[in-house]
Amino acid sequence: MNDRTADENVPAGAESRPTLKTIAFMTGLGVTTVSRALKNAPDISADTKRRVQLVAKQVGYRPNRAGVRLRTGKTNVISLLLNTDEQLMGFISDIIYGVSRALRGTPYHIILTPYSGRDDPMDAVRYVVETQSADGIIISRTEPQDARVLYMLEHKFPFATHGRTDLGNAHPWHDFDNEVFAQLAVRRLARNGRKHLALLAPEPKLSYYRHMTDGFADGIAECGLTEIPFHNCWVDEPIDRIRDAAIELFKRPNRPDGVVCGSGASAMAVVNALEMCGMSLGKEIDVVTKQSTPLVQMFRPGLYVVEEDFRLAGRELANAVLGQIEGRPVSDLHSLSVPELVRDPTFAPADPPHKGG
Amino acid sequence: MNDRTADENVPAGAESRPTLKTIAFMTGLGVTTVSRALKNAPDISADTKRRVQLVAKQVGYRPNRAGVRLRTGKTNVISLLLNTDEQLMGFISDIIYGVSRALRGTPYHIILTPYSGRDDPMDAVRYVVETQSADGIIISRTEPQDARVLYMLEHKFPFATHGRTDLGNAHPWHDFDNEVFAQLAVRRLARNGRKHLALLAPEPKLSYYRHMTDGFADGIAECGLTEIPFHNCWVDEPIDRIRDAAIELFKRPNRPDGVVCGSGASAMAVVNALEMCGMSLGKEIDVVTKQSTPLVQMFRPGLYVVEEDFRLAGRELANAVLGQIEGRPVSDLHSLSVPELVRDPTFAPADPPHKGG
DNA sequence: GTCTAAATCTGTATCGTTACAGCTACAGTT
DNA sequence: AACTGTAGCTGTAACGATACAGATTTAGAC
Repeated sequence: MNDRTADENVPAGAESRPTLKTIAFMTGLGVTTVSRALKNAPDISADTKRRVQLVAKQVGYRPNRAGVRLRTGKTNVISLLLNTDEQLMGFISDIIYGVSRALRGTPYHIILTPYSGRDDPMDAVRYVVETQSADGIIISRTEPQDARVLYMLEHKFPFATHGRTDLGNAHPWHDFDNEVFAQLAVRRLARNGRKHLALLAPEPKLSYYRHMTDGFADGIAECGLTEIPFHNCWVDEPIDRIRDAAIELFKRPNRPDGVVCGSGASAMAVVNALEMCGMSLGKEIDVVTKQSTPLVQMFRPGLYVVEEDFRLAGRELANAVLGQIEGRPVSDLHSLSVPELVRDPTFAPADPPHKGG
Repeated sequence: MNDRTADENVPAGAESRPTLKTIAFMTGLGVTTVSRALKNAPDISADTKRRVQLVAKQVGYRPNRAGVRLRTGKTNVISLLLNTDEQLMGFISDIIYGVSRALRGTPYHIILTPYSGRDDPMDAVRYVVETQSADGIIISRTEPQDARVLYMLEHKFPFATHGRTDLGNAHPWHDFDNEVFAQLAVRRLARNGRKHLALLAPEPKLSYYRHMTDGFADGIAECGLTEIPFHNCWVDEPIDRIRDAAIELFKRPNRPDGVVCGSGASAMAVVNALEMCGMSLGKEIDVVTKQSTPLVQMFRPGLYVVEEDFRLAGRELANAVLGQIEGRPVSDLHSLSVPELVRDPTFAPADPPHKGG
């Protein structure tokens, strides 16, 4: 299938994809010169560069990725590590789009490296690092002492995390400020006169569990409220599981009159549950949640929502890894999204601006 | 960063990744022999093969993808073409998971090739085909006379489509039977005594527009109902746009008493709209929709839903491309998902089994 | 006129793999 | 003894790109 007939080093007909050799032949220059001219090397005359670049453009030259990769080790690939077990993965597509948006116009491709929760998540990272199948990695579901992060730091492999770690700014990251989110949420409920609040938090091993519970606790203390524990259930669990757990919660004698939900989908399950228990939103209870699509707000007019923009997260993460690959200082490669409470467009009365607590 | 110090051809310390050369050195064989032994070539003795394979396993040998790709042209990559403009892309992540599931255990990687609706979708296909950046392509949003399909057929490039084309079985595809879906939906509404039905269909240029409208029309005729036109709006549009269009619809004097929605998210918008118009689900009107997560059913207990499994679609699509790459006959590479009406778990009375019309 | 330096260009080796065309050794045939 | 066949192994040359160490030309210095 390979190995042509008898062309020695003279590209004959307009056959397959042009290579450096093609351009070298057309311009009468050496392959090396062409290579260097195309990357604007200083030891090539401006004239030659123009000529080579013109011809390259004309014939539609594109460097062969395998060739570059073999010779230089540069893959021009960013790997997105995905846990394929998560139930409510809608937002992953938004991250993907954000990443691809940031990578548009660069030579980078996005490759997906999925892992199942049954596997060790480390395997996926190790695979990419060991086989050098990418120049950088983006991970999510970050943990405070994330083994993947330690591994990549140790191997000096470029990466960015969605969510922070206990290592602070030692590596690039993007995060949504879940502490502020939870605090805003509690304040909103307090303003509605709610006293007994429950929090549907993420899985405790994840970094943002701490952020969210801290913000929640602060809000509770600040407003003089009490917390109703809701600790047998997390936002990433299957939707029916959450609903069932919420039904349990609402059947307890000390049921909450306000709930803060860490994700849009889980909020839907919670609302579903409370209605099945004969309560109704805005009456016996209020719910505040995050949303990443307007769907959540449409679910029930009485829901209070805070927008979390995952496309933005994707863009930030991509730029962060690229930044590290390019060797920019790590201190430039962090970003934190600050949440804002969105007024319910159809139901809730407008809040007076800038009045907290 | 490359070009080691002075090892000639003797791999010295336990440095970087083992290559064929490493194994050749360790076994005392030639590089060619090692290569052939690892792929079970017939001209290598069984003894040698065992020995080589053992050593390869011991040192954790993995072929260098760039080397293979450069020499053979085989990329071991499947490219997933994505339109990044779509609004409700939740299901894309399910397709991705399905694909990655099917590719687990194979040497294939998934690479994403996004395109914006503003670009020509052909550009993305052409890019992959011309630069040979993948061994196969999966596309969605298939059209009856899809230019991408014609192009890939012409270039004999392996691919599979999510949705069918007018070319019938000339290429691998997977599809959900939207005709049956619409027909089931209409029958369900007819059984509830609904007479005036509207259909929220996909964008007319897409293949499944025809399927869905045909099924709908058949159902209407079969049950002796009338169609209320709802043609200024499609399922892929922004969620608020759909809601506004639905509000228009419900304000018309001849408003429908039943709606069939081509997607879960659009159904939420429609229900939102009808409630804003003072109607209520199950009373003045019934709605049937597809759902790909249990969320939709949770949205309103009165909704009738049909499950569409996008993970399955992903698996089928991946297997279809792989099949074509392996040269299996195209006739084996088609699959159609048959929809089933799911009874509402909480609200709707159980239907007597096997009673259509 | 010789020498040096700078500016420009080029050949060779190499990354890891595989296709191809041998090569070697030994057994069997005549 | 000479020949053929075959099983089993191997060297060489690519694939396309780039690092590196020259090569060539020209201008300028003395």
